[in-house]
Amino acid sequence: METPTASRHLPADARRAATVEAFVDLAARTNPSDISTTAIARHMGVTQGALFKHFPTKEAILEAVMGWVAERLLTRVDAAARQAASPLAALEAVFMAHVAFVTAHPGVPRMLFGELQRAEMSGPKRMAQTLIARYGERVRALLAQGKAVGEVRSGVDEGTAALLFIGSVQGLVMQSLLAGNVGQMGAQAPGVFALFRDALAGARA
Amino acid sequence: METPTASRHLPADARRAATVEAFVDLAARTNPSDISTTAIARHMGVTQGALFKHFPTKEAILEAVMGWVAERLLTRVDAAARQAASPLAALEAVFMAHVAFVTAHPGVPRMLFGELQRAEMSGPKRMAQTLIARYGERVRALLAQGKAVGEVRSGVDEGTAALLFIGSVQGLVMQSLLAGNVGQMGAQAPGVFALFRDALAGARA
DNA sequence: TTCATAAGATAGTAATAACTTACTTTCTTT
DNA sequence: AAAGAAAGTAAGTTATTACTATCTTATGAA
Repeated sequence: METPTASRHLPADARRAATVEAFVDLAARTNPSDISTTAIARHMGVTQGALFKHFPTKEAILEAVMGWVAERLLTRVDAAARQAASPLAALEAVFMAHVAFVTAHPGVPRMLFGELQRAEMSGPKRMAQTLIARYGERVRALLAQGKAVGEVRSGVDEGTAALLFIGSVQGLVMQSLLAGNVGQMGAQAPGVFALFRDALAGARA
Repeated sequence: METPTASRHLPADARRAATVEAFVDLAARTNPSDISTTAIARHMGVTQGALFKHFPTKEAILEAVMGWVAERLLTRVDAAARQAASPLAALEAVFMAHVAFVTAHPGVPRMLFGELQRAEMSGPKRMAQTLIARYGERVRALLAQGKAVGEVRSGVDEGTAALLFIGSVQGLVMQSLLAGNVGQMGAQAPGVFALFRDALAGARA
């Protein structure tokens, strides 16, 4: 039987996973670009130098974190979409799943945004780009299905609507940063999505 | 007549202004939290130590930058709103003015977002908060006027719509970061606003 | 023209960053 | 039980950070 309490010595895989979780944890409270390797190590009860037994560089840690985020977020979003009855219902489920993910891990959007605005093309930045690109593809596909079914009027451009979709999550994040209260996102999300849905079905040819 | 070329010695006011502009300039290409005082000084052709003749601390520089942003953005936005014929036209003018401002100074939203996600309550963070709060107030006021005039249906919640309004700008910014092309924001903006407007006038009671 | 002062240069400081080296402890396997 | 590998520690390295102390030069008014 495996002891659930983390022993001092961990196998490399477990240590790498713990490192990623420590970073995501810290990012919920701190500006991700201000998180030092010392802070990561201290948060997981290990010496700073120990990290470099498992990662060649700090950037490699960030890459692992981005991989963790991409896998978990896309998995949840796909699961939410699968269970929905119609394209529009799928969009709503994706929206709520996205918001729930961000509520559980408030550091994630900060990380993504921070990496995107980086000037030089780093490994983590590339991973952030492909994550958002893949996410956008899924949203656009659902919008196209919605048009085919008649839930979304044909005049709507999928790229523009996907931009508004992602932007509305960004708006929720910004609002929660302003209020200093992550929990309110869940309460505001349904209203925001309802307004977004009105844009898809609304007036104008 | 004033020489437009910056001489080696500048009066304190001009040097402070030049410092702010240098920071905004650098922020267009670099993650703002990675901008060092050395980088600022080098970009304006002056020694690093010289900055501290005019600012007591680096945080004071950031505060000055935030002040610069708040004044310029709100001024432009108010001017745009004043010239419009109707509340909805004012909202569109504000949207376009905002996008134009961000296009001219791409580092600004990165700065705002970066300050907001800072954990401790610093001077610059407080200024970012009040800037966005004041901006949101203006948008909500225009939405209320739109409802009074009948341009916006009464079922729309102003807070939710303002969130979507600001979020849509965030979405444009994120999209331009993805593409690495700031200029495309201006091209995409009208379509995004049109979709937002459809939500205000659209279906559903 | 002189001269006080504001502005800048030079060359520091201590603190902290990421990363490394040399050594020690724990685990696994035979 | 012993040995080798894996994981971790402690104490360094160099580079960079924000900030400062001292000295020099340009500017503007008397």
